[in-house]
Parts: sequence; structure tokens; C-alpha cells
Amino acid sequence: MGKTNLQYDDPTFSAALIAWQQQHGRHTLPWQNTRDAYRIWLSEIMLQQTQVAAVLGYYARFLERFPTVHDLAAAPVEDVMAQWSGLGYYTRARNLHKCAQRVVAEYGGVFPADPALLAELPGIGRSTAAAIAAFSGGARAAIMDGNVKRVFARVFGIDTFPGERRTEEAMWRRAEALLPAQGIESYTQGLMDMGATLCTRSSPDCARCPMQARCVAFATGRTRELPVRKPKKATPEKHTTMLLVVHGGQVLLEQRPGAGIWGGLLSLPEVNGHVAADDDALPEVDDDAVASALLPFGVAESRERLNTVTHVFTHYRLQIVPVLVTLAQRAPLAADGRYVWLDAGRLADAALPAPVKKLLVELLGSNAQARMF
DNA sequence: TAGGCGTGGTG
DNA sequence: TCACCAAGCCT
Repeated sequence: MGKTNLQYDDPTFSAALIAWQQQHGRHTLPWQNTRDAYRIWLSEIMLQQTQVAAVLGYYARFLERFPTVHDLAAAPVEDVMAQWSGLGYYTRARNLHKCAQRVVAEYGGVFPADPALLAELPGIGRSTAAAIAAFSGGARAAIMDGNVKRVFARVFGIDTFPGERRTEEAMWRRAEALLPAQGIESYTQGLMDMGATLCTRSSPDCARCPMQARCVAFATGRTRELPVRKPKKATPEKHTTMLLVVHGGQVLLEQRPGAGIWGGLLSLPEVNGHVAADDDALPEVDDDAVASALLPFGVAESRERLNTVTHVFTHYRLQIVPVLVTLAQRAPLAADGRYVWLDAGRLADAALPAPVKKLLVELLGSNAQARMF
């Protein structure tokens, strides 16, 4: 382990971090104080690119619904998606379900202790595998997440972009070399705790930092510039027309494809899919396209263009034009299950994207309800 | 391999 | 308001 990286070896780094974690770190998070790999695995997946505060509620509800890996593996994927609804990055939920089924089928329901085996399972990469193995079995393996990258960039004065291949490889080598001989749990948790509570992006609390004396960024006054930010690009704008087809107290929903945006979730049917806009102007709703999109579902009684909803993603901005449609007569749905009618009262628990759920809940709470039902 | 993939919080 | 950020993985 790290035998080719002795130039980074420094036992005082891990010793200082472990001492700090034991005195000032977090010790009462719901996924701590256990060696149950299922609970630890679930927390690590939920925490990927997601902050602790956002995870807490989901974690408790998820465990209540799926107490063991066997429960999760045996559940319909729709139930898993519904529990995940609102948490984002939905590939995580589908991979979580697949992973549970493989752990049951291939390992008898017991997660492997070897991080290399863990990393072969869906949704578990090198860093997550290391965290699971360290917390559940004390394995001496290195994590590399946003916290570690930020702490390393500052403490060691790394002034190249961490997303760059060479920089990330160098950080992995350093992470391996710095691993302590003892106390991997406190060390690993310490890196996360330091990054989350002390060495934060905007205003790091250097006064309380156990690394202050060795921190290059602190010594040179560059905590604000490190880590080097990703070069930014203009975010493109896209727009789409969503159909809110209502009839008899129910709303028409469409099962989205497994891949792509909101993969595997239910959503509102769209007219012509997502279309990239050439400029800032929102195009008029295409009445003919709306009419033909509605044909399979019945005879429209009324149509109303609602206010545009803007949803901002990391990589683009989506303008949603909702069109409320009431049906005078409902046609039978195709048998492939792509479209479903859902009771309005069940929308809150459905596996819907956050902006769509918000739109629907707001609409059903407004006086528009009188026109619909 | 660079880009896709959500959402909620923050300054 | 808006740009950026937060316990990455997958293709």
C-alpha cells in the first residue's frame, strides 16, 4: 500500500487529523456507530454529491421501508424510485436496487469486505468502496471526494484543477500514502468532517483547524483561491411543453426512459420532447403539436397555457410551459404501461421529479382545481 | 474521457 | 437573482 509513494508519507498528518476528529468531529450521525454494511452503504450512496442535511430525512424513511438488503432486493424498483423521489441523481436509486440484488444473489446478502470487490458493484466507485470498507470493516483504503480534494488542495498548496486527470491521480497517490496504520475510521471520518465543518468552500475556519501550521494555503493567504475552480461555460437554455391532462380526479403521467434526464421517474407527457432554444425568447406553444399529442388520450374539453416554470440544472436551464387540458372523454390507454392515470391525492408520494411534483401540488392546491374536477 | 446526471442551500 | 457548491459514478 503506497510503497511507491513514500515521498508523501507523513504520519503526523493522520495523527493530527485523528486526534481532531475524536475531539471535535461528528459522532452521532444516523449512519455512524454501526458496522452494518447495509446502513453504511446506503448512507454513502445517498451522500454522493449530496449534503448531510438533505439526506437525513430520506435515510430514515428509506430504512423504515427497506430495513435490510433483502427487503430492498425483493422490492419493486418503482417503490425504490418513489422513496428516492426528490433526492436527485436517480441513477443512484436504480443502481442501489441492482446492487442490493447482486449482494443477495452473489454474496448471500453480506457485503464483501474487500474494497476492490465492492467497487465492482453498481453505483460503488473507488471512493465509496473505500468508505464502506473502512467504516464497516476497518479496511485501510483511501477515499477521494470533494472534501478530500479541497483539504488537500489547501494544505498541500495544489494549484491545478482537481478535475484534471494528472492532479486527481496525484491526489489519490497522496491519499494512499497518508493513510494511518491504525484508526482508519476516525481518519476517514476526520477528512469528511474537516471538509464539511472547517475547511469549507467559502469561509474556512482556519483558527480552529488542526492543519493550520502545515497548511500552504493558510501560510500564503490563498485559502480563497484554492482549490482551483473549474473553468466555467455559459449554461444553455432548453424549453419544453408539458401536458397536464386531467380527468375524473386523475392526472395523466408518462413513465420516462431509464436513461437521460429524470430517468426511470414518472413525469408529465411532453410535446416534442426537450428542444434547444436559439435565443432567450420562449417560443409560442404549438397548438397543432399539442392537439396531435393529445389524440391518443381522448377528446379535449378545454386547454389553458399556464405560467412558465424555470428549472435550473448544473448544465442547463429548462423552461417548462405547462398546458392544462381537461378531457370531455377519456380513451383507453395503450397496454404497454408507458402512460398511467394517477389519483391527484397520490401525487405527493409518486416518483416524480421535484419541479414537476411542485407544479402539480401547487396547481391542485389552487383554484384551478375547481375547473379540473 | 469529458460530459451527463438533481436538488436544495448559500453568499 | 444568480452562480456556484455539496460524502461521485458511469459511459
